[in-house]
Amino acid sequence: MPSSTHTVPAARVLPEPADLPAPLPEPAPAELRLETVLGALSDPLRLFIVRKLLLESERFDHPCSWLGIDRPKSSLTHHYKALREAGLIRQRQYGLERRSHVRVADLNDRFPGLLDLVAAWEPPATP
Amino acid sequence: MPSSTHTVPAARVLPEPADLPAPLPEPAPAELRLETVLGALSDPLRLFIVRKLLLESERFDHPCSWLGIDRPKSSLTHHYKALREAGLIRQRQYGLERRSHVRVADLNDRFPGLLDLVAAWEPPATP
DNA sequence: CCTCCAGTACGAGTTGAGTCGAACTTAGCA
DNA sequence: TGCTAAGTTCGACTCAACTCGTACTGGAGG
Repeated sequence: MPSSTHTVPAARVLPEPADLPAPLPEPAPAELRLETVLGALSDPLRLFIVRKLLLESERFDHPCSWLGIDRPKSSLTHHYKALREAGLIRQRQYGLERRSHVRVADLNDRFPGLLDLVAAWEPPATP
Repeated sequence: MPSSTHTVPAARVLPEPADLPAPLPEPAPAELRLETVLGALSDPLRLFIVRKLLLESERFDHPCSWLGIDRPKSSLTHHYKALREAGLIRQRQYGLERRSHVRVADLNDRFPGLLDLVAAWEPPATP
């Protein structure tokens, strides 16, 4: 069992103040499809996004601009939407900002070990 | 290892000695890229191929026709080549047949847990 | 030699995804 | 009221990938 030692923090989810904005439309945990999730992660930029959200910010939602990716906003919107529709991230609207975090609990439950692979990934260069 | 408790018909044992045909060109273990591997597995047909090779025949090579997939030969060649170039399978030429098996050791070493996800996958329908 | 067969190679058609500019929407704030 | 900024939406372009028919190669067996 290679993925028995999880380096990814399990559901260290934030103490939700319960007045959070509702998440944007996303697939339910039972609807997550492995081939869709893998396809979403096959893009290096999206893999970078998920890994950064996973490693550096499990506790907080972060706006799209937080990642510091030098791409047009419309490109980032495209990738965030792809990640959300694949079920990898959850997005909430905070005023003008749309903050995202990885659905760690759902993904660990449905695809155990997957996030460990993402966390262990080494980006080839600066995307 | 998902198929460690797997009984295999002894009649289909291949000549194991060191006079195996050389594998077709494939990436070295250190060259395996997670995003490439995930992209190769994001196609349902390829995911089906890898899973079937993994679950039903990890010890033996199998010709392309063994899977019983109802697709044109040129399509199958396309997907087998994609899997080989991504580093997921190894292919050897036996006379007219080209037999394939999953690179279990390499993949478990480089991406531990990945093949468990493949083995646990449930295909949506008949591809 | 010739035929058969597994699989490849090549090319065309089609689709889908990534990239991005430009215009738009909306919240916060002066 | 109007400005600013975060992010979306739309459309267009490019390019890669999937599909598949057809022609081809190369070994096995007559």
